[in-house]
Amino acid sequence: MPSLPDEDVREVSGNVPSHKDHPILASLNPQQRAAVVHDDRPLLIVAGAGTGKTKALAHRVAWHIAEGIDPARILLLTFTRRAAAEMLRRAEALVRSLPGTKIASGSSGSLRIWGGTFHAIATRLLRRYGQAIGLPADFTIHDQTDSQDLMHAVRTALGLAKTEKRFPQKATCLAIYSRCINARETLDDVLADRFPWCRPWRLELARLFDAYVERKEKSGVLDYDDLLTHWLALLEDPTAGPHIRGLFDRILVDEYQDTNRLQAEILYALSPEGKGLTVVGDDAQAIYSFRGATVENILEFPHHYPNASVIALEQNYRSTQPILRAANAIMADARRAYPKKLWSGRTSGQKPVLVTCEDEDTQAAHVARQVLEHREAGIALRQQAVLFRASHHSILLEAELQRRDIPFHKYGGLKFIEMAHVKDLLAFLRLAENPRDMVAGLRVLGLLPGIGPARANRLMQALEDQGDFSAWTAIKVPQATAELWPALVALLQHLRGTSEPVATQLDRARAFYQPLLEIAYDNPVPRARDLEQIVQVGMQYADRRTLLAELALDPPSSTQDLASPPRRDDDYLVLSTIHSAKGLEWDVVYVIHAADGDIPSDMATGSAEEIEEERRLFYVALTRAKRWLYVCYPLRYQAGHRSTLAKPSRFLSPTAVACFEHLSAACEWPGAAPNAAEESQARRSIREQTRRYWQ
DNA sequence: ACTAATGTCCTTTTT
DNA sequence: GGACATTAGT
Repeated sequence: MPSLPDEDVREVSGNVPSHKDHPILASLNPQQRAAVVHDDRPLLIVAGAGTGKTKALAHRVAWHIAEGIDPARILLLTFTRRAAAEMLRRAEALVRSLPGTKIASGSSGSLRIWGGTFHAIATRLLRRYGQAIGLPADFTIHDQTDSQDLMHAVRTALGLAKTEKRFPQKATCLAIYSRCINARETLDDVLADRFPWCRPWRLELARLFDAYVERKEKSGVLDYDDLLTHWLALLEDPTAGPHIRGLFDRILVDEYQDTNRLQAEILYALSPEGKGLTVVGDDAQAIYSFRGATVENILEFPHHYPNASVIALEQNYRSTQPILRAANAIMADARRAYPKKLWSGRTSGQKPVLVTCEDEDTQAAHVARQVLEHREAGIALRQQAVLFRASHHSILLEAELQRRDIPFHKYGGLKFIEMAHVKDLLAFLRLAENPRDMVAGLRVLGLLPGIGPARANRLMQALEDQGDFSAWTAIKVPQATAELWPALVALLQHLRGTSEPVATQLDRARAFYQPLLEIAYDNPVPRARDLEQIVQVGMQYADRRTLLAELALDPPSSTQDLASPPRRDDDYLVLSTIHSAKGLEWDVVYVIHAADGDIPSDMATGSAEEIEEERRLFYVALTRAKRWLYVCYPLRYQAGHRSTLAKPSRFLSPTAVACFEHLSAACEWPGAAPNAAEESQARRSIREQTRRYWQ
């Protein structure tokens, strides 16, 4: 008797009665349907780019609820909060559309699903159950910059800052530390594989990390890595562990290819048998190994859970076939663990265009012009996106867009929240929230004239010994500090005890900080405006603790999200790093700076693995496009008064290039655009005339 | 002890 | 070209 593929058997004879006509399943293809109705055994969905992965996941959530699972017992782990919100929105719409379904909903009307990033969920759980493993209730969270600052403080305290040969920088130290934690690798392995130049410092680094961990504990702070390790510790705790495991009937994980070892261990601990566990991912889109992520998690899933099923989604609903062909050509040389043959039903469509630009200015001008052309043709700005490898790649384009009055939002790169003056303001609140938070304290104290690192450290020690800000009322401070000192102590004492709205608290801190800002920076006006924005942002949060945690875990990703009032109907062009474009799609996509050295980045060509990740990054960029795709690179780069020649990305192999139409963009010229032949003729005649002088 | 100034390294992606 | 570390000066 011929055997049928597992999925088919299960669909017919599974524990769910015939549901071909079920409204949740109506719009799904057979593979998606199999994934949605799969029972509570572990499931891996291998979903290629644009194959309706979000749709499948949202439908599966809705399906669970229709099955009678309590939404509050569903855990949905995503890569960004934005992704979680989108997924929940879709699931909720589906559930509401079901006749006779009433949703157990909170006052906000939304499903009470546990949705968010690993880090956000960890925070929620640790706030609620952290005391089981001895975590203080008022812990504060360090973002990457804070963690680096603390690493720096500890490094200085240990005397490692002034060694004969130069000790690794704070950022490097943190990167090594974080790699050990997230990838679960020993210091020796990490040093050997990724930081060979730091190997002579192995012993000092070990000492530094010990002190760093101890300092974090004393300060009552958690860094990003701690959120994960403490979640895992909670699960391994004999009393808390079973309780946490008992909270969830279904666990769904998006973007599984970009999770790291530590996150996989959390899942193992959360669901040892894989009961109710669904993970979705695409090994061809793994682009976060620099953060410790590994595709091994996907590859090992079926081995770790022997009764796991694997379902592949291969029909692409996003892109036209010509775009898909180009993207597939880029990936043709890559090793693929789960071979997928993506195909599209949309066979017609314009060939993607490879645009060779004279220089960077030409590239910016060309993209701006093309964007307007598409808008004229009826494609809104919001349906168009410009993607690039590094944040600074868009600077020239931003200027050009500003000049032409084209509105845009930029995602990725330096965040609003990372700017020095914003961090300053928030440090006041964080210190009030947790007086032991040394990084926040040193930051606040350092703002005052007359206080440098040495005195700030002593003041923090005094504060730690006494436990509250009254430790600072009697202390003697330098002449230069004396004037402001009482006001600072009063401010902190007030903030510490108050329960007034967090926006009011921010405003008090701002009032104190304003004069200091004017002294410290030569452009205080725009910075002061930023601070007012932060006060506005504060209105959206229930309390100080929530504000601080949310801003540390999921800061507003677009500067413009904050800078302009939320007018939903605004039309704007999207500018984004490729990393931040993950999971999104647009009608028109422009990939700029597709020159070798930018894609792949020169910073990431050290090993074959790194280069492969850059290839996948390029693939992710191309597969964001639905209907039009432009890949641009400048021929000349201006470096000082010298210009260097660039080559197109090495990923644009002859086979790949054949999938593109070709276009040369020259300097923009009023009137007729000069074509290549005309121009070379003009230059030939100049050359001939010049030569007469010496012939 | 703190601030200002000069010299040297690194230059990416993000929870 | 900007961050960072060390050095000299107040």
